[in-house]
Amino acid sequence: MRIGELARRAGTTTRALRFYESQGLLTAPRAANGYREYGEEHVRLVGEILTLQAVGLSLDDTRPFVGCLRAGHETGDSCADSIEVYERKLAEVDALLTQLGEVRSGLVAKLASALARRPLPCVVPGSAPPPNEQESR
Amino acid sequence: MRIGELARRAGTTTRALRFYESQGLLTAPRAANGYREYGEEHVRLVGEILTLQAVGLSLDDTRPFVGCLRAGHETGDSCADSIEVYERKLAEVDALLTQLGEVRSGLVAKLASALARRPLPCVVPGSAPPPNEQESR
DNA sequence: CTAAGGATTGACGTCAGCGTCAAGGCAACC
DNA sequence: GGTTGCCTTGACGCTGACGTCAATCCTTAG
Repeated sequence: MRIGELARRAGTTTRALRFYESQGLLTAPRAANGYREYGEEHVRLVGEILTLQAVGLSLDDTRPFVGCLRAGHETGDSCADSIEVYERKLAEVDALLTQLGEVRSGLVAKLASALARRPLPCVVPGSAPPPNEQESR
Repeated sequence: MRIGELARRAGTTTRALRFYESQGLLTAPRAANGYREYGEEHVRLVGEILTLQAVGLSLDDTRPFVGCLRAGHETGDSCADSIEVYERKLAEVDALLTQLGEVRSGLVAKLASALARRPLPCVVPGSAPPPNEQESR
C-alpha cells in the first residue's frame, strides 16, 4: 500500500509519516516510480508510535520500541530499553503531577486572598496588546 | 535605575525585560541618551509578572494584572479581569491534572503488561537517529 | 587615549511535531 | 487529451518566551 492508505488506516497524515521517516522511525522500499511501498507491519508500527504518543511519550522516546519491533518482537515493549522508557516517563509524569499540584495550590491561595481582600473587585477598561513595535511574531 | 539593575533586582534578564516591553507589559521613559529609566514600581511590576508565571500563567495572562497595577491598585489581582484569569487558569490546571492522571494510568498499565509478558526482557543494540536526510533540526 | 562595562536595535535560533504551500511527476478514467 | 487524484521533494510557518549574536553607542575610570 502507499502512503495515503497507510495514513488513513493508521489514523494519521501523510505529512506525519514522512516526518517519521525523516526521523528514522519508518523506512519503506520504493516502487519503480518512486512511491513508498508499505505492508501490514507498517500499519502496526505506526499504530504503536501513535499509541505511545498518546500515553505521553515523545517521538524520540518511541525509538526503542520501533527498534524492538524491527528486531522481530511481537510487541514494541518486549525489550529492556522500552521498559526503561516506561519507567523514566512514569517518573517524569509523577514529577509533573507534583509540580502541577503545587501550581494549583499557589493559584488557589492567590485566588482566595484576592477574594478575601475585595468581595467586589473593580473593573479596568482593558489592555490590548499594542501595534507590536517589531519583535514580530 | 537602568535595565541591567532592574533585571538583577527582579531576578531576570535584560532580554526578558525588553521582550516584556515589546509585548506592551512594561513601559519606561527614556533618558537623554536613550537608556530606559525605571523606578521602584517597576521592580514590583516585574516581580508580579514573574510570580504569576511561576504559578503557571502565560505572559498574555498577566496583562490584566499589569493593567490593574497601572490603574493604581496595590496588588495586580484587585481587578475583576485578574480574578477571572485565576479562575480560568485553575480550571485549565484541573483539566491538565485529570488528563495527566489518565496518561499515568495508561503508562502504568502498559508497564505492567509488559513486565507480565517478559520477566526478563531482551536487549537490542540501539537505534541512533540516522544522518538526518534533510528535514534538518 | 583607551579599555571596560553597560546600553541600544535588529535579527535569527531554540524546542516538537507536524501543517501548509508550491511545483511538478505518475496513473487511471472519460 | 484533459481532468482528477495521489505521489514526490523542498521550504517556510506555527507556538512561547526568550537566548544569542552582531554592530554600534554612551559613560566612566585609569
